[in-house]
Amino acid sequence: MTDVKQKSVASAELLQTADKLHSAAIHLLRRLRVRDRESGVGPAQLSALSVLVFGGPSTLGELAGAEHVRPPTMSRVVSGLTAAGLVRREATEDGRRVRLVATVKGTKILWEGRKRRVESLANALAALDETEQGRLRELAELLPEIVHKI
Amino acid sequence: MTDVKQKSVASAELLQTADKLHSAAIHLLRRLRVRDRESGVGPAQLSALSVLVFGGPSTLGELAGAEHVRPPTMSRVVSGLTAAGLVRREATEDGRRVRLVATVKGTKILWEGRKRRVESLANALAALDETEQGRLRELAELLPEIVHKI
DNA sequence: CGATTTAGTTAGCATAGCTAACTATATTCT
DNA sequence: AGAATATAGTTAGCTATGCTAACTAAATCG
Repeated sequence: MTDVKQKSVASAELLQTADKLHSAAIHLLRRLRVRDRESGVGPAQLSALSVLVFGGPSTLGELAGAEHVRPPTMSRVVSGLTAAGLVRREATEDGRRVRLVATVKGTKILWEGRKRRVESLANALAALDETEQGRLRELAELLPEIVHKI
Repeated sequence: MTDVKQKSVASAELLQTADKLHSAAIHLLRRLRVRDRESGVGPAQLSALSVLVFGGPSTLGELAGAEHVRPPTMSRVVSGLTAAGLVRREATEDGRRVRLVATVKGTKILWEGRKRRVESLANALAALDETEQGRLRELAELLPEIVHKI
């Protein structure tokens, strides 16, 4: 019988793993932020933009949900993106909703920024041996699922 | 002028892995930030505090280096921490340097905050099967090394 | 048709990044 | 020794991003 207890029953070992993941995530992003700045677009803007580029158009509420931020926060992030000509606001049938669409410029900027950012990480990954690289690929698959469960 | 362009030797596969890691790191932290707020101490403050608690006293410059932020940024983070009574500034032999020490209260707060934050993550991890948990533990070890190499 | 719900914005606050410019102390060099 | 330089931190001021509360406008419900 698989005992499914979800409360605070995490073992010390799991806590330690979680702690390391958390710490690594913080420092990973701090490092990559340096490269992000080169694009002149903030990290929150880039992240939101990537949702639109890879996931297609969406409303502000959906975007806020996808990015786990509140609507007012996303509203301002989008304002920055539209001011920079990276995103376009379009009317929808429902007059309350806005459809947000990445512009050509936005798509281009995102790919460039993403490339720089991710290359830094990929280069670091390249310094690892084959076994480690393989395990890391598994982690990259696993991590989004975990995040989803938090 | 400072063109620090890195060589793009990374394979497409590594780029994809890097991309996923990056995205997962962003969303991981966004989720956990919710719990961080319960402590009334910002994430940057908690992270800096944890360096002092787990790594022992250090100077402001060292702390900024450890956290990958600039001295003025860390100066303000530390101001917040001292104002909250979580960190103490001590004089050193070198009159320019300050020794930063976590107070008892700071240590206590950190452990409580860290517990909440990490438990959320650990609970998500607990939903994975044994094999995945094992792999994740290995990867949690690996990640800090990668971050160090970026 | 009025009341309520829903989507988004605006206003105002706090944290946290950064650079530039400043102070104070140490060190180095003539 | 004293001047010049280097180093450690702080202060000031900008931007970006989080949040809640309060508002507007549109859709829906009774």
